[in-house]
Amino acid sequence: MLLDLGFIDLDKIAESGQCFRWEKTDDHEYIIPACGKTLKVRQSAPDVIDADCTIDEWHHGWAAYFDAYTDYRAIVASIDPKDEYLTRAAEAAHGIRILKQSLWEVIASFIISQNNNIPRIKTTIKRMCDTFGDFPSASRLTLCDHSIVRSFGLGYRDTYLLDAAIRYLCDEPESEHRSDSYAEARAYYLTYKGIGEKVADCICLYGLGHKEAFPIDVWMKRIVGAHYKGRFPVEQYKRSAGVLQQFMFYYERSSAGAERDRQPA
DNA sequence: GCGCAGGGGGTCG
DNA sequence: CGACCCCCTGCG
Repeated sequence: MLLDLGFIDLDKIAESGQCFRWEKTDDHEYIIPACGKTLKVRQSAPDVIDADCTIDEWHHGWAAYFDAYTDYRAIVASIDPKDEYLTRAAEAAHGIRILKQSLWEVIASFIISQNNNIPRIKTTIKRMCDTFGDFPSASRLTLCDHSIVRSFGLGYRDTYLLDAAIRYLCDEPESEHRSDSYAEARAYYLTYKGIGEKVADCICLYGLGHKEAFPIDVWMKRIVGAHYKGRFPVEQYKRSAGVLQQFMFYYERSSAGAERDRQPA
């Protein structure tokens, strides 16, 4: 089924560091596991994807996953034209959307991501999913033997993950926090052991869809230091700061990669 | 090819 | 502010 979203680039999303389980099957083609289902999807033209699902399946699941009801062109248009760096970043990152992944998967994935590199994050998550046949639920993890969890190679993060699973289960009736404000949700997740400000913001942004969340990692610290005198004007972009963060993160990393790969003259 | 530093989308004490 | 588990990468 062809879907013209007006703003989508699968390759860039796959490299944007917000999802760790997309499987590239061919040029511009991916198998995407989410919410217990999988979607085969291909970039068929700029801003257009070909999704292997029915219109019903799209509207009742995948549309929300791809954040299809948010106008990303409007977000780009709202960028201060005097901000040259952000303008360039948004142009380079054209097509990146903020995925709405399942809350528990986001919590677990970003706990694993701390002080870690993306290749290892992906392999450890894959080991987990291969063991259980899918991304393990919180209860599944709490019920299995600790040695199983050890075998995923998470290092010291495994106790954080198990603690989070227990907290998530105990608080489950409230833990969706769908109605909470960004500030409330952030404060709640900060009470988890192993979740600091950066991961809490990732959970708010990727798991709960709070677009004002602005996760600051080492890359963003560099960017904000170099281009914003150490402080990004989040208040100016209440409805989109997290999206812009994603644009800048992608832009900085891809240009750094291009720099590295450049052949010496 | 293989061993060996170095460092990684941070967080805790 | 230093330590942190362990894998991945790059270099010898």
